[in-house]
Parts: sequence; structure tokens; C-alpha cells
Amino acid sequence: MSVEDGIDFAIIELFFFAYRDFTSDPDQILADYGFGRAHHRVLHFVSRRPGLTVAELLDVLKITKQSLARVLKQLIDTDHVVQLQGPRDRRQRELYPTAKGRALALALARPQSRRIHAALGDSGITERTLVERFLEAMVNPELRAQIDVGSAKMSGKSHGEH
Amino acid sequence: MSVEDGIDFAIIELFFFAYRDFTSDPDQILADYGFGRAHHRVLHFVSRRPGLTVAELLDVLKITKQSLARVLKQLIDTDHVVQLQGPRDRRQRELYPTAKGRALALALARPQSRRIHAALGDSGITERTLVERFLEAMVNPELRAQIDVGSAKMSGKSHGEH
DNA sequence: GAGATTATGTCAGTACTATTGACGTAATTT
DNA sequence: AAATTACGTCAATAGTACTGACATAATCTC
Repeated sequence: MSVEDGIDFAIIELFFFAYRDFTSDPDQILADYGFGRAHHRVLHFVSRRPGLTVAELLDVLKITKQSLARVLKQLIDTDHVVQLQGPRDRRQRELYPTAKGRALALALARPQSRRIHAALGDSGITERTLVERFLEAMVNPELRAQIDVGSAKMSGKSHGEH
Repeated sequence: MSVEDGIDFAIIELFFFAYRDFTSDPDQILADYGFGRAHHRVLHFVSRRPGLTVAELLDVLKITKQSLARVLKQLIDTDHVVQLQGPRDRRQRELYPTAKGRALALALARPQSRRIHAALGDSGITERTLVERFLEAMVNPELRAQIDVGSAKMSGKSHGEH
């Protein structure tokens, strides 16, 4: 059953193929904007957690601020994201999606969501929590705090018009 | 339930986090060899499908031959992979892992497999086929032929010593 | 209040992975 | 004999990431 040497090659490989195709959907859309996968990730988390700070974003993405700089600057310059001075701490920059940014984030998420729904249907899995539990268990325990399934909101207000 | 706008943000995000950590295990080992993720993928598929040709490998990885060239050359120079002239068509180069290559491929797969087993246990999923079916359904239908769960073998002979 | 620390931004240099385009060679097919 | 195929290679470019260094403004600490 391809568990020779006690290694689960089947799921290792399936995970590679699944992720490859999972990211291919938004990649095509992003190309139209001259954006890459890095822009997608930033836009996604800014939309998911409106008001998060630069430091929090770096922590979630696990990249350096120098890597974020270019991508974030482009998203700001193209009016997809805005920065607001932190209310408590004025050194902080709270990141918010604009209406334009939220629209793009949604457009990118739509085909991925469709793929997920289709996969759940095709595989005959009625309990989505099964997949959620498995994926969450794949994440490093000390990093699970970053995941707030359900609590984060994407329907929050954007800051495109003031 | 974070399915606002009809979008399944929960699984989208979990998939990102899960894959991020899934690849972090081998990344650390690869760094010791001066290799990157690209080397891992090549080594994995050469080990999984010993004897596959360059063209077949390009098709699985979905990259160009120019991208493959550098990575493959390094794996050959460091004695992880060997090329044999195709028996039927002498233009082809069949790729095989050496004993050294197979050992590295195994070392890279081990922590990933451990993570998968732990995740299955933690999430209380007793039927591994559930996850396999879901992941396979996430792959583009026209590309599922590339997946031969169970048929490919990693315990095949390597070509390190002749 | 002075000094240390924090949050962010930016400059410079480098590495890895990927791309397109072009050209060459040997082997196979027509 | 000519066309096609499989592979290799050279050159230029792009996207994403890194380390290290330095600057500025705001906050915290003594």
C-alpha cells in the first residue's frame, strides 16, 4: 500500500499535487494584475484580519520585513491596502483592505473555495470538520494560535473611502 | 462559520498553514546539503518512479527544462541521481536514484510521514483513505493520471553501484 | 528627562527558483 | 534525405526570499 519503509508516500505526494493545483487557480488571476503569490497571501490575511499590524503579518507569513516591503508597497500603491496609524501605539501601522482589495481577495478565494467544495463532494465527505481537523493537526502545535477558524471576519468594513 | 460570502475561508487558510509546516521539515535537512525545495521534488519523483525520463519528470513537476537543468545537474554531480540511456529510445535519459539519493529521499520523507501519522492520530481519523480521497479530489481531474497511489514503488533497486 | 527599546521603513547585496527565447546535437521517424 | 523528437545549454529576466546595516519616530523605563 505504498507504505514501504514505513513511509506514507501516498499522502506526501497527494499533498504536493493538491497544493500545486490549489494555488494554480489564483495564480492565473494574479498574473493579470502583475501580482504573484506573495501579494495573494498578504491580501488574504489583511482581508481576513483587518487592522492587523505589520509585525503580526510578518509573524503569520513567516517572512522578513524586507521581503514584505516590496509586496506591501505595491498593494498600497495600487490602492488595494491602506495603512492607518495605530490608535493605541502610533508607531504601529494597522493594515486594512480597501473595497478594491476586498474585491480582489474575494475573486482569488472564489475558485479555491469552489475547488474545496467540489473535492468534498467528489470524495463523499459530508463532514467538513474532518478535513479541517486533519489540516489543523498538520500545523505545528506552537503555531496553531495563528489560526482562528471562524473568529476572523472577512465581511468587516474596508477603508477604501475615507 | 467563516463561510461568509459563501467562501470557505477556513479550509483555504488551513491548507496554507498545513502546507507551510509540511514543507518546513525537509527544508531544514536540505539546507545542510545546499539544496532547496526543487532538489527535493526531483529526488522524490526519481525515487518514486525510478527510470522515468526527463520529459516525464518535467510533466509531473510542471516546470521548464531550463529550470530543471541546474537542479538535476547538481543532483547528478553530487551522486544522488544517475542517468542511463533509454533502452528503447537512445535519445531518452532514464533517471535513477543512487543508494545515496535513495537514502536522502527517505530522510526527507521521514519527518513528513511522521507529521501525517501524528495528524491522523490527533484528529481522530482512523480511515486514512478519507484524507487520500479528499486530496486526490483537489487535484485537477486531467492531471490525476500522474498520481499512481500504491503502484509506484520506492523500494526498487537503485543504480548506485553499477 | 535621558536612555533604551520597539515598530516600522529602507538601502544594498545575494540566493533560489522560475521564466522565455535561441541554438546545438544525436537519434528516431516519415 | 528531411522532419521531428529528446535532451542539453547559453543568455537574459523576474519573483520571492534572505542577511546585514542604518534611520526615524514613538513608547517605555529608570
